[in-house]
Amino acid sequence: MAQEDIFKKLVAHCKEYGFVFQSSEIYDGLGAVYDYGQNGVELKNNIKKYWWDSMVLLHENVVGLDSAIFMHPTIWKASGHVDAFNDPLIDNKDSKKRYRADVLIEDALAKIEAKMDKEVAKAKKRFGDSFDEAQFRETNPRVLANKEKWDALHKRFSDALNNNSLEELKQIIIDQEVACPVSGSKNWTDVRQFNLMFSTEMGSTAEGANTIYLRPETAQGIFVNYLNVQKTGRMKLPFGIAQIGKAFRNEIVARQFIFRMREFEQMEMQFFVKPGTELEWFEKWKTTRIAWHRALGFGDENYRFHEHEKLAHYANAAVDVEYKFPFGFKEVEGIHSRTDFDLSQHQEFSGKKIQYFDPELNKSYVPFVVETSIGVDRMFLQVLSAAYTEEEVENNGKIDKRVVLKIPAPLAPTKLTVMPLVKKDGLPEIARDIINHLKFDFNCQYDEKDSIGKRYRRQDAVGTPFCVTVDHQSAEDNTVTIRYRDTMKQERVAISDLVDIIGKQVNYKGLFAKL
RNA sequence: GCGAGAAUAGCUCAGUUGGUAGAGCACGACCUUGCCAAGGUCGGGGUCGCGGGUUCGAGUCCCGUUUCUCGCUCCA
Repeated sequence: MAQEDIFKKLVAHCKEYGFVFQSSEIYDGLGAVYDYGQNGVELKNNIKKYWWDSMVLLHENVVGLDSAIFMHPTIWKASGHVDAFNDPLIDNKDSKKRYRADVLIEDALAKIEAKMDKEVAKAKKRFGDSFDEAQFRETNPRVLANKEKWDALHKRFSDALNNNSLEELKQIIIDQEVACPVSGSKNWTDVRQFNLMFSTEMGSTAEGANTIYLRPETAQGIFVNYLNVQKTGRMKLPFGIAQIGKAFRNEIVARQFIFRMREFEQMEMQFFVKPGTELEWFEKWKTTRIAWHRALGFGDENYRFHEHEKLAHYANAAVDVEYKFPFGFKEVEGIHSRTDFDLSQHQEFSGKKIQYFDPELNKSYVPFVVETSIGVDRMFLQVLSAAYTEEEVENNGKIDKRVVLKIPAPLAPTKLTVMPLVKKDGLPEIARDIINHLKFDFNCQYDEKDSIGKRYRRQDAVGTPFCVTVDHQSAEDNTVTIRYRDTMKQERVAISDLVDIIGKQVNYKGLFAKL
């Protein structure tokens, strides 16, 4: 079966079995916003716990934080998001290609520069060693003509940007006769601004209201609390701050189900280190994080690192952890060496000294930061993509099909479903009794409807790793059969042993042992 | 945002040249069976995505719109 078909089925499965619903569905939905259903929320919480514990419990120098979604607006100026998230875009009507209007104009400027350079190069060749480039540039009429053009265009461009005039940007593109590299046509749409940050107003009166942004990443909440945590926690470098929280981006195109949403959740850890040691830590966290993914047992070959060639303005090394989704290898997690960019920016914009006094060196400096940032929703989709299995099952010579979510037991929404073989002869009461004893340890369900085989299949479809069946023998000797999801094998065990048998499998320790 | 396609019950879908909305599965009750789904009886559930238009009459034709899918684009 084609991988795309698998993905379609997975999306349908998510809805049918209460994992993911479209937001506001009865009102025709809200684009690229999704809700997690009764099974989805359990899986999501378990994924978050796996991450949180692996960071905060397993590392004594990593502590948690829960910062607010609303933050001082200047934070987003300092972080660069106000500028970076306000791109003027323009479409070519013939090729349907979209470009950043400012980039097109910068290209036009670069072309003029190239013309000047060409003149210079020609002259240099002609005059050899005696050539005075600076003088040539100041006197050559052809260079000067281009220089004039360049200056005029550059001024126009800067003015347009400063005045935030989208009409002027378009006019420049028309006047410069910029052609689409693909179609060669000059048939352009209007320039439109896409602000990728959501905003709202804080303050009750219109005059006193401030524009507040919904955070587009959780990282800044950590950076602005660096001093608080470092001082009150008496933290010594190197140390990390971990946070799980919602972030919001007004994506132009949000696609592929929960892979790219407008409201999403991040699990981020910012690790503060001594300058110069950041690349060492970058490598260490790469190793730690890939091990965390691989511990789930979905196959090492389905993960890979993707090194960034073009680095963001704040980074000096960056890598993605990619997983082989049904629609190809896609980013699940990013690991970035963010240098001292963020803390330095906040130091500058806030006017507060954000530094660490290093007792060994007997001096203060702005720490460097290595970030690990993973999307909860992407991780959720990754787990389901890996777990979704269609199997052919042979039973008494008959070939049957089953859909099973092979979710690792610690992450499974329901750990155990207890079912009476028949709903009479006191079997339901025994089943209820078992649940009452186990429900404080595991997420349990009860099911007595339909044939036993049908009930097993229903549990397979939501990834329940264990089914316990109460039969007539149970009433006599306090044993039950336990049925395993992946192998479909059954064993007869004492009711009193259930807590140990299941407990061993669903405990996160099993995963942590592989880290 | 552009282009193409789609939207009918919880799910998968049928619905003739326009004439009062169907099936299977699922769901609920009862009966039967009892260790790997699809036995019986009865029952609940749809203003056919939404809004206009054409028509005596629209699930069906036309326009708009929303959402989804695919491609382009974007992804600090």
